[in-house]
This record gives sequence, C-alpha cells and structure tokens, in this order.
Amino acid sequence: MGESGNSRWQRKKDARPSEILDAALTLFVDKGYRATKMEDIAQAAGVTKGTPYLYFQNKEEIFKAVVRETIVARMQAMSAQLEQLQDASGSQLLHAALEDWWTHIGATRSAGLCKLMAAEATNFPELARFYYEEVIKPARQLLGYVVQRGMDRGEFRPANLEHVIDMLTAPMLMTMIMSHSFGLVPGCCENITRDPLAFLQSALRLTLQGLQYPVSQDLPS
Amino acid sequence: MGESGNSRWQRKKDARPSEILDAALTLFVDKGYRATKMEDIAQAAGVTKGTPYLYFQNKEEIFKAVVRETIVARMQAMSAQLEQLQDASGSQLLHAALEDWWTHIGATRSAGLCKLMAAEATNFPELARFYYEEVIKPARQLLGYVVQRGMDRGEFRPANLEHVIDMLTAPMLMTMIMSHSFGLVPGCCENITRDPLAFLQSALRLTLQGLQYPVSQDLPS
Amino acid sequence: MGESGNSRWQRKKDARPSEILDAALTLFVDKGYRATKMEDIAQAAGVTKGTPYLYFQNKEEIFKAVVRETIVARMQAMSAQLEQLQDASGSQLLHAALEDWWTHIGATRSAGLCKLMAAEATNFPELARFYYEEVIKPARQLLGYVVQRGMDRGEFRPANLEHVIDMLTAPMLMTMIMSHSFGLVPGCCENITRDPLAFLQSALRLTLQGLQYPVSQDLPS
Amino acid sequence: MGESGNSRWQRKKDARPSEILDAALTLFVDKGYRATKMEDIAQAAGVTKGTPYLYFQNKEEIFKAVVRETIVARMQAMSAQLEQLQDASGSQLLHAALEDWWTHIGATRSAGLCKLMAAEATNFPELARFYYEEVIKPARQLLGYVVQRGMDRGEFRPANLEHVIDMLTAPMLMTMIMSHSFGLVPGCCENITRDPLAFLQSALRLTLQGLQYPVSQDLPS
DNA sequence: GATGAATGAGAATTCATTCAT
DNA sequence: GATGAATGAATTCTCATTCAT
Repeated sequence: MGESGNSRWQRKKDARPSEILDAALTLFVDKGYRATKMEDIAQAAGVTKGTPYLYFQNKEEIFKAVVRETIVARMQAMSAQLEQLQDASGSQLLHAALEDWWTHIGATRSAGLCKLMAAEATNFPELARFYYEEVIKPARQLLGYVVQRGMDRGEFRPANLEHVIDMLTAPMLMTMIMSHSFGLVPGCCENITRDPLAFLQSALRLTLQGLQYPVSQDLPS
Repeated sequence: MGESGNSRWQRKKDARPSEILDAALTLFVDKGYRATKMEDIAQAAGVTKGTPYLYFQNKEEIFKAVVRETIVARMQAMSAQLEQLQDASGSQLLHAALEDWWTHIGATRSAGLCKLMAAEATNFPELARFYYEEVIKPARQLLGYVVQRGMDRGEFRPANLEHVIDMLTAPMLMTMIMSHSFGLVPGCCENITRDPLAFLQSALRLTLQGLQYPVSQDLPS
Repeated sequence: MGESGNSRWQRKKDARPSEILDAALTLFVDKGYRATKMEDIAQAAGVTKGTPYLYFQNKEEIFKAVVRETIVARMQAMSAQLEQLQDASGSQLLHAALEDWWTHIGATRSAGLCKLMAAEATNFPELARFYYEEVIKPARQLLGYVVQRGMDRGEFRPANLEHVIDMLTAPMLMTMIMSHSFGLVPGCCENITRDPLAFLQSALRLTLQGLQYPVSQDLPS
Repeated sequence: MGESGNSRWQRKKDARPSEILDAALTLFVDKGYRATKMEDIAQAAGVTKGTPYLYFQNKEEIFKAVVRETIVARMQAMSAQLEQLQDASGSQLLHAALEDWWTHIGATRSAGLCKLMAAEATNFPELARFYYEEVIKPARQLLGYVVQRGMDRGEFRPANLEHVIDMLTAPMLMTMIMSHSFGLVPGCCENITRDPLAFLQSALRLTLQGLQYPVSQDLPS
C-alpha cells in the first residue's frame, strides 16, 4: 500500500516501552495515579489495552518505571555533572545547580512527577523509599556538601546544615507543587506561576544573602 | 469573637455532619481521596453506609465540606487574629503568624489536608478555585501587607513582593508536604522531619536576614 | 440498632448466602469451576453481579463454602448416623451406609461436587487438604472400622484393610465420576449409567463375597 | 495389521506436531486444561507462540489431538495384544490386562489424561463421545468378552456382565483419579497412594474371588 | 515455515450510590 | 432520620488468536 502506517499492528518492540512510559508520565502528571486508566495509557501510546502488559507487570510497575526513567535517571546525570565544577564558589555552584535543575526537571513534566510522588508516597512505600534513596538523599548530600564547603571556607556563616538544605529545597518543591496543582486550574493563581525561574533565583539570592556574614558584629543565629 | 458565625456552630446538638466531616478529614489525610471509601467514613463516624448521604450529596461534596470547614474556617480565624497586632514590627508579626499557623494548621491534620488539596487540585478545579480564593489568596495578602509595611518603614530592603511571599510560604508548604508524604513512610527521611518548627523558624530568620539592608550606608530605620 | 425489629430485610439477608451457594453448586457441577462465571452465579441466584461479593470474598471462597456446606456437612451427619448402628453385622452396616450415601450424596448434586473436587484438587491444595481431612479420611475411618470389626469377629476373612476400603470406595467414586462427566454427554454411555444404585449394590455384594472365608481353608491372600 | 495408519506416523521426520502434543500432554495433566496456556505449550515444545497454530487450529484441537494420540493409540495397541492370548483362563487374561494397562497407561502421564478427560468431558462433548467410542467402549467390550467367556466355561459364576465390567474398571479409575488429584497435594492421602499396583491386583483378586462359585451348591447358571 | 508483537473480548472485583424498610 | 442490602458502572488484568515480517 502507499501508506506507511495502515497495518493494524505497528511493530516497534524497542520503542514501545518508552512510548508507554512517556504516555503514562503525561497522564499521571495530568490526572494523578488513580485517575489514570490503563486503557488511557495504552491509547495515548497508540496501542490497545493489552499491550502495556507485554512490557510491564501492572500499573504500579509502570508508575515505578516512569519515576525511575525520568527523575532518578536525570538526578544521577545532574549529580555527575555537578561534581565536575569543583573550583567554583558555593554561590556559583548553587546557581549553576539551580539552573541545571530548572532546565532538566523544574521546567519539564518531571516536575509534575515529583508532585505526584509526594502525593502518592504513602500509597507506594517501597517506591517512596526508593525515591528517597535515589533522589532526595543524593540531592541533599550534594547541596549539603556545597554549603558545608562554603562554611568551611568562610564564604557562608555557620548555620544548621539541614535547615539550609531544606531552605534551598523548599522553593523548588513549592514551584513544582504549585505549577502542577493550582497552577493548572484556570482561574487560580494569576500571580503565582508567572515566572517560576525568577522566583527560584530570587529565593536563592535571598537565602544566600541570609548566609552572608553580617558586616558589623552580630550574634550568630 | 464576632457573633455572626454562631448560628452555624450553635446547632451543634446535631453533631452528625461534623462527626462525618471529622472522620472524613482523618481518612482523607491518611489514605488520600480516592482510597477513602464512603463506608469507611461512615464507620469512622459511627454511622452506617447510607447516613452520610443524608447530609451530603456525594463524596466530592464531603471533600469540599471538609476543606471548607477546616482550613478555610481556620484561615479566617487566623486572619482576624493577626489584624489585631497592628503595632508590632514586621519580623515580630511574621514570627507570630508562623507560630499561630504552626499551632492551628502546620501541626494538625489540616496540614495533611493542604497536601491533599495540592494533590487533588486538578481533579476538583472548582474546589481548587474556592481554596485559592479563600485560603491562598487571603494568606498571601496578609503576608504581603506585613512585608510591604516593613519595606515602607525601612525595616526590610526593597524586593519583589510576590517572591518574598513565596519565600515565606515555601517552607510551610514543604513541611506540610514532607511530613504527610515521605515523612510517613518508615525508612524514609531520617533527617528531614526531625523538628519542623525549628526548621520553619530557622527559615524565617534566614529570610528576614536576607531582607535586611546590606552593611553599606542606607536609610536609617 | 437492636436485634429485634429488623425481621424482613434480615430474612432476605439470611437467605442470600445459601441461595448463592445453591446457584453456585449447580453451576460448578454443570460447567466446572473455571467455566462458571461469577455473574452467572449471581444471575442464577436472582441477584446482580456485585451481590455475591457482599457475602463471600471471592469465587474461590464461594467454591470452598459450597464444598463445606454440602459434602462436608452431609458427611458429618452420615458419620453420626452410622455410629448408632453398632449391633448390626458388617454386611448390614455396609449396605446401610451405601444406601444412606446414595440417598444423600450419590444421587444428588453433591456427587457432581465430588467429581469437581477431584478435578480441581491440585488447583486448590488448601481446599483439597480440608476435603481430605473432613470427608475422605473420616469416611475411610468409618469403613475401616466396620471392616476391621468384621474381620475380628470372623465375619470377613483377613485382608489388607486399606485395599478393602479402596475396593469399597471405588465403585462410588466411579459412579459419581461417570454420571457427572460422560454420563452427561448425550450419545455417550448408553449402558453405563443405567442404574447406578444397582451397580453399587452389586459391587458391594461382589466385594463382600470376596471377603467371605473360602469353604475349604485357604491361605489368606 | 493393516497398512492404513502408516502415513500418519511415517512423516515423523517432521517431529514438530508430536513435540507440541507431548508438551501439551504434560502441561494439561499437570495444570488442567484451562490453566494451561498456549504459550506454555509452545515454550515447553521449544517453539514460539505462533507455531502451534501452524499445526493445530486452536487449543481445543490440541487437547483432542493429545487424547487421540496418547490414550486412543495406546488402547488400540493393547486391544490387539490381548486378542492374541486366546488360550489363557479368564483370571490369567484379566491379570495380564491389568499389568499391561498399568505399564502403558496407569503408571504414565496417560493416567492423568484420563482424569482430565473425565473432568472436562462436559466441556468437550464431541471429544467425550470420541473418547467413549474409541477408548471406553472397546475396553469394556474386551473385558466383557473375557468375563463372558469365563462364565460360559464355568470359570466364573453368572453375574450381571455390565456390573462386573464396572467392578473391574472402578479400581483403575480410582487409582488414576486419586493419584492425579489428591495424591498430588502435599499433606493429603498419606495412605492412599502408597502402592497403586498392589491395590489394583488386590482388587482384581477380590473381585475374582467374588466371581468364584461358592463351595456349596448355588444357583445354577 | 517461524516468529512474536499486538490485539481485544472477557472475567473478576470494587465501591459510590440508591431505596425499601 | 437511619439502615444496610442491593445495584451496576467502571477498572484491572488475562490470554487465545492473528498476521506482518
């Protein structure tokens, strides 16, 4: 026939899994885990009901695979990348990390997945632990390392390390949550989701400002 | 307190609806919206399957009512309370607000509801708008007012108001999310949920520090 | 609340389980376990799809309940009954037992259930063990007791007790199997299912004949 | 014998079909008809999913072919063999038949197939008829012939021929059923499956004993 | 002949909701 | 007002079968 795709079966074994995961990612992010039907995933991937089951045991495994293939994979790449910028100052590193994160996660569908992960953590304890070990913990270690080095070098004033890490993370979490919950609802949040990156940078600056040594003598916090 | 809200709470001799909402709140927070069965709500409220339908049209209406009756109601009370502390400094007001929030929301089941609200916003757009109008917007206006006043008075250096509000809000959101998602999973987060209030206060201090005028000569207070 | 006033709908409730089990028994016997759809059971019981699940966890539990309520229950009744005929001879007891069995099991749908049990034993090991403990074992013990007593009294010649029990059981098993497998297929077995009871009695007579002492004294087998 | 059946078995250089049937036999016997997946059959035969369909229309046809090729074929061989022992006594013939049957059917996977056949007869009426015509009927005719001859010769006392045949068959059926149902379940039947052949021989002896003329004068033939 | 990706009808199970009592 | 038995739409998952390669 003249047309390429007119066969009932489009056989793309190698491409299928990632097509399915891609469709699933979008649907999970848009509608949540429970509200996403397997058949919807199949349809969005251009296949029929049964096909996803050829590649994944069940819905839960699809969800796990989506998390693994997107955030976890990206996280590892980011960690590796940041480890090469050893010479930069703490501020520079944190700014670089923020931009990197924004490019590869914050501004992508992955951000919606983070929100979903938070929403569903208690329903998938095993996955939550995995996510914690593979994403949250390494991310926090990386940030902790950078901040601690800054303190050691006198770039930052001493402060509770965990709290600083939380402080650096909170705006990112907020951005992801807001832009994938209220931000998606028409008529909510006209002034919140304007320019998330601007907020993130502003937040980072504010936090770094707070980490500077006061000029005159001040009590350490 | 005003007398206006009494009529609603005076008919407490008929406690059924609020008992149902109370049970629903706990279950929604613990298991999520979808995973909470109507029958579980009924049972937890000490009634039988059909009874909730005598007071609420359906599950969605119960969810909305829960949000309305808990967070929204609490939010309004908090707003009223804060409006009375007009003489305090911006820092003092923000610290007071934080403690108030922590006591009445952050440390209660309501915090779980906020997380749930974020998770389900896209599934209940109407409710999301309501929540945004009744909770998020007023809260931000309140914070915005306090911060703006601080800037006007020279207590804080000028900065993007929306970003500062986001900055003040992010740690609270983070606390709520984490403590009701990963924080509930055994084996996650050994170092995150340690002492949320300490983090919140530390974050506030850090942000306020960042809002101080830099050392160089600037306007006197 | 109280136990007293709810007669009408509760009577319905009480009747449901047995109605469902009754429908299930017939369908299981007719079509086998796998080929019997839950919806068919429901329909045969005059209810809709979901109703059986109000009373039984799942299809497997219905099957187990059917077995329990029919054969096991009947078996226990039979055992109790036979224990009262202590004075009769071995032959008399065995004939009585056969007739009893025929009346209450062999000629009823329960016989089909025995066949089904044999067919599905490996698919439900737990149920098979239960059935073995509650039905097969007691039945064999009962027969064993009667035969042993006959041997002790000199009514029967000595023989391997287990083999005799098998020998007494085999015709019953055969009758049940044949009449619920080939016997149900039109055009099979014109001469097999003629008169099962006649065969059973004939078989018993033949076996008892074989248990008589030969006239001349011969070696025990 | 005739040459007519050769063509089927001569094309054995193409072993595919029989390999598939062999695999199917084992799986059917082990897991039952329904629980045996086509893919499992293919895999056990060392081919892939689609291949069985090159040789058989569908699963049902495979089942039928298995029955045909195993039991039916073996049955015909046995019949032919027994027809050659014309000189022996009835007892001798029956003992020989039993041993033959035990060797080629009772102790092999075919026994499991008999059980399966009984279990599935109503689901495959056409196959049931075929099995009845090709297996059950000839077997009964053979036995009937031997027993009748024994009666005619005065070796056995007169009795209902069909009943005697049933009587001779029942232990074999029982052995096959038990050893492929409860006998396979761990924890069932410690004392049943001990030594099936011993039981079969014992049963035959007992039956033959019952067929002997009583010593004192009894009914004339 | 073989392959194995894809199909899609079908079955089990869940649970929000209704309504006769 | 309350009850709780019953409903039936909705959803997940299975597997015999097909057919392009």
